[in-house]
Amino acid sequence: MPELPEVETVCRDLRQAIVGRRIAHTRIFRDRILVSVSRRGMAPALHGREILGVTRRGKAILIELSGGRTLIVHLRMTGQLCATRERRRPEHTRAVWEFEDGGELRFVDVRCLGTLELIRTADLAQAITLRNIGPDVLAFGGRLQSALSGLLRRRSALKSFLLNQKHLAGIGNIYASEIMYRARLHPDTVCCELTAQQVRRLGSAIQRVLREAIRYRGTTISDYRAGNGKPGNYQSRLRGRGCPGVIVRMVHNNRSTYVCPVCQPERSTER
DNA sequence: ACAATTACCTGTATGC
DNA sequence: TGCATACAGGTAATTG
Repeated sequence: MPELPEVETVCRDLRQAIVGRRIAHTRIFRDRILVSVSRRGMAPALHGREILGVTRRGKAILIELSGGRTLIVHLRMTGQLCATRERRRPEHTRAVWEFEDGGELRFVDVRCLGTLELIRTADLAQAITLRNIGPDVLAFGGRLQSALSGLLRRRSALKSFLLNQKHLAGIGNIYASEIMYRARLHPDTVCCELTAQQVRRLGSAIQRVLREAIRYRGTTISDYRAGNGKPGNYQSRLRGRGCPGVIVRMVHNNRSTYVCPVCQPERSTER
């Protein structure tokens, strides 16, 4: 569920809520969510540590701790990370970090596909969660257009390109659909056949959609909750889904894309 | 270098 | 009501 705008919203909420606080206890309820750290290794490494910062790369959340460690959280499909003082833990709580001053950070994940990785901050680049992902989409800033024209010199389908985190990290299935709808591009378009104008449209759709979605605190279709536990507000502003034409479902690599064949013609006649 | 498939999990919606 | 099936926002490993 969570793509760049959702993960960014979680990070911003957590930055407010947990930076400067100290961990008293770590509790892991499911071992299989752990990456390169054991349940027994996690708790002592975090005990008494202060949260120094919360940042994001692509869809990964980086929680920097005192003592030179960083906790990397990936929410995958249904993971949620929220800071709360509520006592009752919801069903599917997989891990919690209790703070010295009361309250806790919770990782809740119905499907248990999300992951927690603990790594020395100095070795961050080698983290399993990060080693296969490219630069964050928003890190390109104003250079996104020129970066795109280089990256799009491949023969793959546009949809596959947008979902591939090696090139641009952060776009997932929902925003890929929305971005292609707004750029009026068909998901099967071969990247290297895009015209210069289409590349410009793509670049601006990427920036516009992601920034807008962050402003609205992300999209909640079912599971997503921000770092304060509340749903996002962008779902009603997704235009592709509300297109009055007939929306067609297509499948690539087992993932659905919703396309409006009128707005996103496969063979575009304009340049 | 790329695409397609499968696996990892569980909940929900749908059809019979 | 029960049961089977398909599907869901992600990623990695495997195979072609």
